[in-house]
Amino acid sequence: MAGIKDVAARAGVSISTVSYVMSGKRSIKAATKERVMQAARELGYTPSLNARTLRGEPTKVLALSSPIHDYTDYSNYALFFFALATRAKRYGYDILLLMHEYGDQELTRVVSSGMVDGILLLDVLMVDSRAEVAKTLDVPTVAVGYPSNSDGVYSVDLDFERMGREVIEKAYALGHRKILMVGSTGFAYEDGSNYLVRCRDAAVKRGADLGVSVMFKSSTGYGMADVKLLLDEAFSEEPDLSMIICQTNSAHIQNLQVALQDRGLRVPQDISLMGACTYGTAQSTRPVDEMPMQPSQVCSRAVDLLMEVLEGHRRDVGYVELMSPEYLARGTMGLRGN
Amino acid sequence: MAGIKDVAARAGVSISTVSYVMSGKRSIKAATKERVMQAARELGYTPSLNARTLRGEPTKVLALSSPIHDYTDYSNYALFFFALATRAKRYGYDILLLMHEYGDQELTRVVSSGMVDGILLLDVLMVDSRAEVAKTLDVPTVAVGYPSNSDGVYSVDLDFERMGREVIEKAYALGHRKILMVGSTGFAYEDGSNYLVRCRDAAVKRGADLGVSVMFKSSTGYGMADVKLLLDEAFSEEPDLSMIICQTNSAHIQNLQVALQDRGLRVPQDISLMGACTYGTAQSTRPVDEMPMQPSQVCSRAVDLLMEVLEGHRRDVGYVELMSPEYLARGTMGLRGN
DNA sequence: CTGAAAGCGCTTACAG
DNA sequence: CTGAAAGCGCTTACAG
Repeated sequence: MAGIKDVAARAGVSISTVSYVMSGKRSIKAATKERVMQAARELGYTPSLNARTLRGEPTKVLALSSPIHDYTDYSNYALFFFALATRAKRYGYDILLLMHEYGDQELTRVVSSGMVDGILLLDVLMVDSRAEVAKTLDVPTVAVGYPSNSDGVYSVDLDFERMGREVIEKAYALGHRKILMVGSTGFAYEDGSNYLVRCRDAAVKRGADLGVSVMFKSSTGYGMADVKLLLDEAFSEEPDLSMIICQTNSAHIQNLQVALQDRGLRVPQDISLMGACTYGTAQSTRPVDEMPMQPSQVCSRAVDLLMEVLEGHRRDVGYVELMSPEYLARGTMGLRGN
Repeated sequence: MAGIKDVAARAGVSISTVSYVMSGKRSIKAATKERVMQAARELGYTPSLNARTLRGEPTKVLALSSPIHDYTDYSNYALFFFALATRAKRYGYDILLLMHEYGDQELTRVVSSGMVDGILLLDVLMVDSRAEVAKTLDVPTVAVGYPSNSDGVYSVDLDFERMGREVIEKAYALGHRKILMVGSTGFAYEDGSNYLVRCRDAAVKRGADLGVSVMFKSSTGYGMADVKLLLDEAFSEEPDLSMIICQTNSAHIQNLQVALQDRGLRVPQDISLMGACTYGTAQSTRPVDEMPMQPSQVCSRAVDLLMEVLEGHRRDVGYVELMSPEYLARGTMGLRGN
């Protein structure tokens, strides 16, 4: 590893001259400059980031806190990672990946040891302890998600409460009055996974306002057996269901469609079907109407916001920005049959 | 951010004493030690990693080079990330995520600026330029994959050539003589994605040896329309196909099963079906026989190997370790019908 | 136009 | 049992 001394020796100048040539912060005689550049090139010299950081310069690294819960849908994680990493790179930032169950100490560790300039939070809970920890840290935090204890962080997310309301309004307009909402698996709701809970609760509340009954059932699994069992239970409790909303994924919805067919129910003539909080079903054999997560848009905005803060353009911690959800029609929502 | 000076002042000792208390490299009088610990706790002191690194200590960070190609199957990336991050953490290492199209400069940059102690390569090509770059860098590289220019790196992977051979041997034993192999989408094969190519080529070669015809077709997409078109072409070229091998994913295989059913073909009575290089279809409506990638096992071993190198226990760059693939039976492989 | 030197926050050989 | 000081590789105010 060539250091600044090596370059200086080779070019026959002082180390400060090398430094100034590299940074361009001082005008250097063309000839000298050229000698230095040449030496640096020959030695493959890159200034040590650690030495720079020690002097107080930014590390140009962002911590990405990605909790892993039993209900985490790995298959979609990469979309967020990619969106975040790509956007961050545009600003010259790298991503330090923290995959953990509960990330409080992890965050404290990487910040207090000076490894990162800022923090991105993924998979936020309704009450997220990381948002508390963030208050004690001296780098800004942007949550990709909207915790209710949002006062110590910046938050960017889709407006999942609005999504919940709009799903029900759509259903109502089509004449549906008895709706089944199929939730994700595991302890997502008990833990308080923020978007699932917000969307569900807003849907249930809007249903109550409009006189639409919304029966919620979380999934025990996405396999065929789980799906059938859930449908058996739901229809025995409420035989007049005319619509199903899924907060699940492509594979589950696929299975659900087969299970409905097995029951002799046609979509959308006999029963309407849509996804909410899904990650896209367009690739599926039978895509469904959906209001998807929009990782790319949300993540880009999250990084942009963090940059605004890091560049000193804003200091309004607690700021929350909610983006509008989108409705994608695929023909699986219809008027209530009879 | 409290520094070592603050702690020293608060405890009324010199900074070297604080350092020795933190590291435990010198015996300190119990009372002094306690005062220092107390002060450190009160100030929330964590030694600066940058200062340490500057003195030549390891950064405890590993670079993870994750190329993004047009054919990259995002949905499975997270599995590798998670397996790698989890294993690395066990050794106290964090992961610096590099998501890029071609990562040569990225690797040079993070290494020469002193950000990482080692490198992990994902999604390796048959001839991977990153393996060339690795030779010029002074930290070790472990490829999760097996490039043919493996002399500058350590390689860990499933034995995909063996997988290709075993798939054909299995088919042969069941009487199949005309086989369709459905490949991944995009430029995966042109680019030379190492495992896809190795598995396919070994299968074709073994087929030639045994007198089994293996027709290979890469996918134009995983949607229903693509699948049907591919089947139309394949059957018109070879009406006697009795088996299909898929180097694709769950969603594609799902669609394929529907398409076969539409053609009036039963699995496995009329046609046998299996996946190779897949990421698991157990969750699917109709799981298939498969020889899957095994991210968790391969990634764990890759990290272990990198640690062996970093700890100085081995210095045999170019070492290649291939793990045995596994066969998972789900009842979609049968004797050739007639 | 360029250089000598202080200092960032640590660790560790040297001294007592 | 503990402290003063050198040095890791940089940047930048100070000097010429």
